[in-house]
Amino acid sequence: MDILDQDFYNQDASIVAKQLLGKYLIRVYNNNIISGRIVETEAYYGEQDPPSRAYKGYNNFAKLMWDTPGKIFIYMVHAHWLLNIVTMPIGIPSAVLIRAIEPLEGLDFMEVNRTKKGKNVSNGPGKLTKAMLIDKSFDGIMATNINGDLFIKNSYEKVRIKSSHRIGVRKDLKRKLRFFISDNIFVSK
DNA sequence: AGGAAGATCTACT
DNA sequence: GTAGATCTTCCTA
Repeated sequence: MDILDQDFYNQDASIVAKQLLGKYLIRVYNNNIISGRIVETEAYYGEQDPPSRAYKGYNNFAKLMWDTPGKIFIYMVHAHWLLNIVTMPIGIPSAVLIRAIEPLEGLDFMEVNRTKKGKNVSNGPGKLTKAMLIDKSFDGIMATNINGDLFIKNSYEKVRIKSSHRIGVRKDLKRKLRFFISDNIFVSK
């Protein structure tokens, strides 16, 4: 199983968001593998996209969104770290938010981190980061490094994709930019 | 110093 | 299922 490379992320954010569904998010922690299948994502753009961190133009907080595709971009909302992957060519701000995963390996570990069981382990953007011990220290590293502590592997699985408006945003665009695998219990809500 | 932020938890009906 | 409280950073004034 191969890794997703920089070219994969160097595409429109909504395309990457859709194609990330069914792929594997891998976290290495003290030589242990914690992994999950990505089941829900959202795409965020730049100046034209009100809920985006890049909406108000280039700023220190969101500068990674202008950076190299494939970089991990972490920020905090309401006391939760959210995991994003930068997309599109350098200079064009955009990113994909990973909103939910289905645990594959290391479920025990995740349950301990979350002090929850079942779908509540990882059915939300703040939940999966807590389950996998992902925090600001990963901000700015590449998700394409198979020797790193956090990366995304390819999969050739065909998944049934559904879309909806993004969750929790004040002003959404007309386009539907949330994507999820239909009938998966780890999709949030 | 204040407020906003793309969320989550708990405690109810 | 919904309502309201509350978790923590970073930006702007």
